[in-house]
Amino acid sequence: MAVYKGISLLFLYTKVGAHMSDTPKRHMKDVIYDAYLGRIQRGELTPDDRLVDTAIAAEFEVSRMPVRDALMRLTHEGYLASTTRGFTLPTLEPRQILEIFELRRLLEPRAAALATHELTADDFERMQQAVTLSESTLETGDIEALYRASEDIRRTWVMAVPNAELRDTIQRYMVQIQAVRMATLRDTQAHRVLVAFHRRMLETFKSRRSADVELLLTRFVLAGEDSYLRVSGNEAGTE
Amino acid sequence: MAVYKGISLLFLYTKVGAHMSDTPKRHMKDVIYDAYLGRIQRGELTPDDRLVDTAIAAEFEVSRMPVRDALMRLTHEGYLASTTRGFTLPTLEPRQILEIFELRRLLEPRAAALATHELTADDFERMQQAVTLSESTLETGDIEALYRASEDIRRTWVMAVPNAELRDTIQRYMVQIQAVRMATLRDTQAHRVLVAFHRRMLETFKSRRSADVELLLTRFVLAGEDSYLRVSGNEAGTE
DNA sequence: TAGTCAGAATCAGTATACGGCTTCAAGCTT
DNA sequence: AAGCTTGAAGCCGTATACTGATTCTGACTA
Repeated sequence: MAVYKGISLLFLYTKVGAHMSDTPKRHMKDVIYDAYLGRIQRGELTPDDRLVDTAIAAEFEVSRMPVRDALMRLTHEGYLASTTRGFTLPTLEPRQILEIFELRRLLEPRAAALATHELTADDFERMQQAVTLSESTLETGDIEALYRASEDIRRTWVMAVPNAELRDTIQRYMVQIQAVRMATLRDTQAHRVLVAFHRRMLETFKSRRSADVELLLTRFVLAGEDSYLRVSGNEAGTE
Repeated sequence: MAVYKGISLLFLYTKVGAHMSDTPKRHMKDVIYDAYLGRIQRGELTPDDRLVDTAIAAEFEVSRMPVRDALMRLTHEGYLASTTRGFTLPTLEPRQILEIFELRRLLEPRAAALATHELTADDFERMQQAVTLSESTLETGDIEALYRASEDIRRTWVMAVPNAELRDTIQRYMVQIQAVRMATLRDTQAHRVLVAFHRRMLETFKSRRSADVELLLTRFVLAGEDSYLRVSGNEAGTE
């Protein structure tokens, strides 16, 4: 296991060092950062996973230092939390989640409106597939697929936001998005509401009417907040 | 040289470990981070200052590692830019500055409205002094004082924003604020407009009418954007 | 005189080692 | 048996050393 990882790693080094002139050097700390950011954003980590630098260093066959750089960066960006016993996923307080809902309410309608005129036919194609997948989950109950579809739709329009600063700010609270999805997607009512929004978002983006997009996104964020409040309220009641 | 460095380090360790119970451990990397974040936010660095880890390590009498941690963190947060020859202040592109103006337009009116009901008598006192100072600069022409007054007023209300996530997001683009101030404050017209806004902001905050605050902050951000566009346009013309 | 190229200097990335704090577990006390 | 104490282990923060890449300097060439 360690062997082929080492081989692929060296291959990566050689490749970027020798061929790819647009990325003249990829430091290990950035490789590791990207790898774990991806794992986090794809939801491949659970809150009781403990990330320890020495273990990851062994996995990548490097020393602790680049791993520490990557983990500390993820920590400072809010993707991880540092404990005395390794790094773990942060547990967002409900208060933080609600605070971020306010941020989303302020930013996402405008951002989506700006993205409206940037979406390409490819983007619509991808969103169409995601919407189809999303709607199919109403019958299959495949929450995993719903999760992926939701993420796909979101990523598509967020990537199209032309204001880079705005886009980066929105991408910074991906952890909140995931926490909300985790909390709500298994709720039947939230599930139905989300799928309906997916369909309407595709249609509205396609219409190229940014004012409609802005309003719809406002409704979307508010609906997400409502779902979260309702579900977390229920959870608190049953616990 | 290495000897007394070791001694002072041990002394420091002992001190913080034994006495200060409210700050059970302050890691050097955090101390250095705070120190340089403060220097940056107080505008004590110029764009041609080069921050080199070994030099800062000597200043604090520690090794490169905690300095590297701090500088890399500041870099990832946008306060510094990493070059092949040390770290420097980032040079914001005009495009970035305008993009951040859009973010500010979306966030600051609402944030200030939320802060309206949180401001204390102390806060008003501090703002009053800053406004007085600001107005005095119309005669003295003391741009340095205007800078401080502007920063004081801003810090006061931003600190009062009750939504921590929103507050942190706003504080992240302090570098843009500074770049705009640098670019505009020596312009007489921008100077007058800013001072007038300072006075009106204090009055409006004191009125506790958050709707008025929200509108005023919208106007404030827009006025800042106008000033920036006008001044940078002039500069481009004279260059 | 201007351009090129080699060596030196500089600085960040990474490796390895050590120390201290926190946590955990086993043994001791009552 | 439960609580306290003590020792060990785990893991992070920091120190020091080395490496490689970039930039600078100065001499050499045309």
